Amino acid sequence: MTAAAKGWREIKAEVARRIQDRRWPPGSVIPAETELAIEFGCARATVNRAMRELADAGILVRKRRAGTRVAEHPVRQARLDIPVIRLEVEAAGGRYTHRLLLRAVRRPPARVRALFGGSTSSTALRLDALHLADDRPYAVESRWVNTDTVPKALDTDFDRVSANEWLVQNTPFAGGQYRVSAQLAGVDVAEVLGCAAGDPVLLVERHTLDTAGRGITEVRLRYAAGHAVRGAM
Amino acid sequence: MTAAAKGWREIKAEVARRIQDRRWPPGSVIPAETELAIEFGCARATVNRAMRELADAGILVRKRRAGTRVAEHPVRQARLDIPVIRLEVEAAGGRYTHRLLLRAVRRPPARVRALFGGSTSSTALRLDALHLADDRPYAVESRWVNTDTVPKALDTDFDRVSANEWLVQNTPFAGGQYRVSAQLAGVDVAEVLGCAAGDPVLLVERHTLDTAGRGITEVRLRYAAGHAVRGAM
DNA sequence: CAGTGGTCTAGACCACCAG
DNA sequence: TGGTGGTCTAGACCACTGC
Repeated sequence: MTAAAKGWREIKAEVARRIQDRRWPPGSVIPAETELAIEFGCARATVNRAMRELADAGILVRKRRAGTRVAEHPVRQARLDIPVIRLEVEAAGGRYTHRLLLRAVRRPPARVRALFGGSTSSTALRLDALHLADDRPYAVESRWVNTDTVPKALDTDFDRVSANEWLVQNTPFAGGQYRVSAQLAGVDVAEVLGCAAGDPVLLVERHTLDTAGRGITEVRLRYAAGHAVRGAM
Repeated sequence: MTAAAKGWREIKAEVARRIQDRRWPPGSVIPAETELAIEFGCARATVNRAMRELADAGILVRKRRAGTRVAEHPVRQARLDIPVIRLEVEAAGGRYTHRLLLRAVRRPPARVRALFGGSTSSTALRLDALHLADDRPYAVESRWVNTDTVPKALDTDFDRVSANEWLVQNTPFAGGQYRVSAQLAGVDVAEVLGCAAGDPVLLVERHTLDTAGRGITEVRLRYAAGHAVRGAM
């Protein structure tokens, strides 16, 4: 009694079902693509598509020659959208504005120098900005921009376009990392954010790299209490 | 002078390059798959694979008949791994233990009832636990489990296996959402977490749904200051 | 309606690597 | 070294939807 599956979605669902009900327990090797193609009565490419999706989701582990195994510890992956702050505010029905608080060319701290690499210049562009929703503080941005990888940034008027938005549209997409943590508002941050010192603040740290692995920018965003980073799984 | 691209990775990179250098600016329609297949000298399926990847990454927007456009606002997406807490601790070189603080079958609050649906039973399983790394508090977990969708949970000994780990391995994977925010530690949380009241706490709220869209569990995890949620882009 | 992307097929070659 | 997954091909049919 072979299951009749038509598309890769159905095959994916069927395989997921067999994993979930322990017919294919964690760590076990499941049949090869050619076998499954016969069982499901479809082409191997169709099976491949389904299996690749499950592998991308962390449910399967695939290796040439060794075959496909059910992951021992299915890592649940979540997706997080990192929108331009303007769109984030407008999506919530707010009116977005921003103010450039600081623009300077300086020698960045060691942490940022390490990220940007031992580049030719030892300075970088420092930009601080306040993002507002309906004229109320929404987030404080502290940013370093690598002027070696993004020289155009030196000629850009970040009073008009926020660095956040400009960089998203003008730098080559590549890798990066981010980090979300909780902090207490210091006196300076509290003043800018319009909250009290000692209030909780959500700190989002992020850096991006170009295709060559060189740093593009490093940014710290501080959101007043109440703000949350959301994602879907 | 057509670009010679061999595999889908190269085609993806070439298309990304044309978007980045504005030859294909945001909002513009790019050539159809058949055209690109001719230009790159490959099969349409190969182009399709490359374009699908870029669309998944949010860089392209594809519609039948309407063609493929460069996204106006390239939404940067990040990937976040949500590991079992035990593995998270052990990966950091710590020794993991956990303590069940509360196990009860109760009527959950309205928020949770709405998530679990107007199920047959109006009660659910409430589990509170403390996760420790090297015998020091690591995170406090407050969880509701839907006993309609996961009846086996009632017979499970969560002293031995953490609910976190058991659910990952015993419930069908499906959708869900999460939310990360900053809070102040209340007196009760501070006591359990071993920090001071008024310290910042990272709050991770998460709920998961089964394939039918019914709630499986809702959990709130509170981490002491210093902890961060990390992800890669 | 016609052109686009979405998917499937049957076959092929290759890279990799466990046995 | 043989079997596995990774990828590509040339062709086909279909679903959707803007014109």
